[in-house]
Amino acid sequence: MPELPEVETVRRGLQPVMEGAKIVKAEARRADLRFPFQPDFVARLQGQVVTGLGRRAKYLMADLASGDVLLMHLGMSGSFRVIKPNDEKSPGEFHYPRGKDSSHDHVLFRMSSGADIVFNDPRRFGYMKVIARNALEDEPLLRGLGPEPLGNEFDAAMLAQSCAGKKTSLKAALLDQRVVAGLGNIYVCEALHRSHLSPRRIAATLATRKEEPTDHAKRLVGAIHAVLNDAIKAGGSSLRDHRQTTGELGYFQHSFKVYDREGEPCKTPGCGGIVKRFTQNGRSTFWCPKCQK
DNA sequence: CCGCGGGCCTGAGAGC
DNA sequence: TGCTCTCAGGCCCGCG
Repeated sequence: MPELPEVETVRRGLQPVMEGAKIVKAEARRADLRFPFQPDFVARLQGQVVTGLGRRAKYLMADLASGDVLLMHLGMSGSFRVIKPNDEKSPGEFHYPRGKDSSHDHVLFRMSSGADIVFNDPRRFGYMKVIARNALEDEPLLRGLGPEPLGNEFDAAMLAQSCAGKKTSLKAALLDQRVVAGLGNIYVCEALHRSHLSPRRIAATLATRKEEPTDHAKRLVGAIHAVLNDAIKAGGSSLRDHRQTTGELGYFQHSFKVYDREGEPCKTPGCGGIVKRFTQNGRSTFWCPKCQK
């Protein structure tokens, strides 16, 4: 599922039941997700109070009173479900109401707030890892991540600078988490469309010879801000796996202008073009050749 | 160093 | 109905 808006939606759903609550019981129901769980994974979580729940790029980060941080990534198909205190369950074991794909419920947390939190991930590209907060900057998973696209330091000058000298396509550059951290295939397609820039454009063309931000870079940054904020407001995009923590679908997929709309009319007012699809770096790109140059 | 393609997994949908 | 094939929101790794 998860690009930045989906992960942020999940964070906002988990925050009320995690922050300030203790992880009374934790359970990993298999030996691995994308990677094997650490041998002390459960031990470092149980009994810990979650002092804060943050997000960095597509990672959720739960701060623990012990000084550890629980890093969580949803991969392609991960989702969290919150089961409220009054739902059916017993104190000792996880007897929560099972969904039909409960065989993919891999990690369970029982919180002192009374809620159970269930992590489900059919494809198991997701992962969790506990690390010491004072070792965050050495963490390989986080090292090299570029700026937060909704953060203050991400602006046209910085984007143009990061793209300077890049011979790859603008599409590939925006998917590179070292350039900007949190975009994925959907929101890159949508941001390029909103800024009327072709996904085939060479990334370096965003930078001028003077290395100053061009109008193109400004347009692109504005489009990235807008599409991410709109998608967060909509609870993310649900194509197949993404759910809000309540189980509700996100609904930003209804606002896609190009993604998954091959052969349909471009939604840019007055454009009249047809959305096309082609493959770049092994992934589908959706765009309108008429209004994206 | 850079850019690209393969691979990791399972499930949904299309086509036969 | 059921089989086979393709494709999917991410990211790491190895190759040239």
